[in-house]
Amino acid sequence: MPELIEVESYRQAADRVVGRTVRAVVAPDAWFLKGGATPSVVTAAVERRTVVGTGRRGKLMWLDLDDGVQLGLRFGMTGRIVVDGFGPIDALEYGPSRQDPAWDRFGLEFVRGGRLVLSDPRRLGGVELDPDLSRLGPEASTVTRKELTVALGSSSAPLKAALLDQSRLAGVGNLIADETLWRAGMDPARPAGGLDADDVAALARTLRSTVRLLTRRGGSHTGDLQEQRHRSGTCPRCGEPLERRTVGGRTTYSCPAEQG
DNA sequence: ATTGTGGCCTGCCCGC
DNA sequence: TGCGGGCAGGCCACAA
Repeated sequence: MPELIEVESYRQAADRVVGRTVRAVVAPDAWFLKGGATPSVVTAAVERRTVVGTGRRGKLMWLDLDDGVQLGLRFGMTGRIVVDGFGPIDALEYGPSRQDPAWDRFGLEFVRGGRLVLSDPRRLGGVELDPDLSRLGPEASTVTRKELTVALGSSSAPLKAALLDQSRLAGVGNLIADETLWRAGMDPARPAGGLDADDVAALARTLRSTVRLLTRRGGSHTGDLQEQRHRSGTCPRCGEPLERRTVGGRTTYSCPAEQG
């Protein structure tokens, strides 16, 4: 699913449309528009505007328009971006591998040709004008020890739940969370606020290095733990059967021997 | 305020 | 072969 790694590749793909002027907004699915927006409102705000830049924080990306409006794009679990017919990612983990125009939930057509399309079979993503960036925590791929200390605070919530909370830390989804905690040797269910300073520093380092590694390998689904994410999976390091449970409301795999 | 839960959405896979 | 239930998880509303 699109975690920050995939969304960053979407943002880079969207860089192709910087400098282009929007000829038409295609919004066939009003439900996909969030924050009270309607097709006519989005059309009025975006048509005839020129894209002057792109940005991303966590799993949210946006297009900067020349009137200062930001067009926010969210991808949920199965959302993909296609620019001029090409998508940086062909098939998402847990998503269908085929294409279907019926899944095009939103699009921009440009004056001199070309288009940007958001395809999302399960409709868990969305489009929003001027998304509230202040609701997002610091970017996970570059998180510092100090930022993570603040993010975890003295919370009694499970450590994994804190990592998944986009207002604490932006960009981590279920797969990066499990892979990172496995690499750090930390129990996903331990209280987030229970880490000492050394633990927090180690976790911040592991977060950054895990995102870097998975980016190099090609996505959030390329972790070592991922191939054992099934009911009879074993720890890739020690061979112990993995534990499968729900933590933070999400299916969680961990090694009971190494992540105590 | 913080934490936990359920529901949204729908394609796909498994077992009957 | 067709069918139905369960599953996947990002995000949000809501409850305690």
